[in-house]
Amino acid sequence: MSQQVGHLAVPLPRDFYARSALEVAPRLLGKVLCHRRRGTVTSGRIVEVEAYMGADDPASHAHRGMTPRNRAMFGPPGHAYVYFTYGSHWCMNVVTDRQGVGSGVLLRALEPLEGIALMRRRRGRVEVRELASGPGKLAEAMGIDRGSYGLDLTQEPLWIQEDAETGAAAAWISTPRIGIRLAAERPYRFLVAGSAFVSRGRPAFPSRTL
DNA sequence: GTAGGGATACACT
DNA sequence: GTGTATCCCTACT
Repeated sequence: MSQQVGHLAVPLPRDFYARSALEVAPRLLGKVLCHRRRGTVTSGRIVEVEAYMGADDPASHAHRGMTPRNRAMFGPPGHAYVYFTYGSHWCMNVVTDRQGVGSGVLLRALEPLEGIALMRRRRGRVEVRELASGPGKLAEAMGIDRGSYGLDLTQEPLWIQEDAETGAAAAWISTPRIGIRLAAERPYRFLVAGSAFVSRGRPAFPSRTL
């Protein structure tokens, strides 16, 4: 509860994001997403992500080229692409690769670390495990919405940093992406093996998932 | 399993 | 301009 992890902002450098979404995605696992709003920091360990490629990925918003909505995806790496969907939910992506490619990584689930009381206020009275166990829940718990569109993740108020505690890279597994029809067979979803905080309820283990 | 919600993109006048 | 199919979801039954 009294952790100080997110208060000392040491954001990952832009280089981290300036490569393929398939390289960035697994490397985001175990990193910590932080958001400071009105002086209060909420943060959580990233435990589930999905890679979305550019023009050659039919499931990506970037597939049919740049539009007013997906503009940020085609901008420089290390920025936030936030979109609204299903009439009620915000989802956050991290822009990857070179400017103009239009690829990114969807943040799908966090293990809450700091600001859990605030996350609860935003989400309603739910189990910690369910505060951010899905892309819409994650955005709601972290206070991410249209105001976060295009923010530079290498600085406050929204950034990603190393986990001061675990440090080491997390063991991960990959599975097909969720909630898409096209290119559904591609194993572009990455999870921290055995994490209880991923979406779809159950912890996933390599033996049962692959 | 499915209701709900609203923005978006694209086909058409 | 209008019509409508779709959507990287969640919460509920």
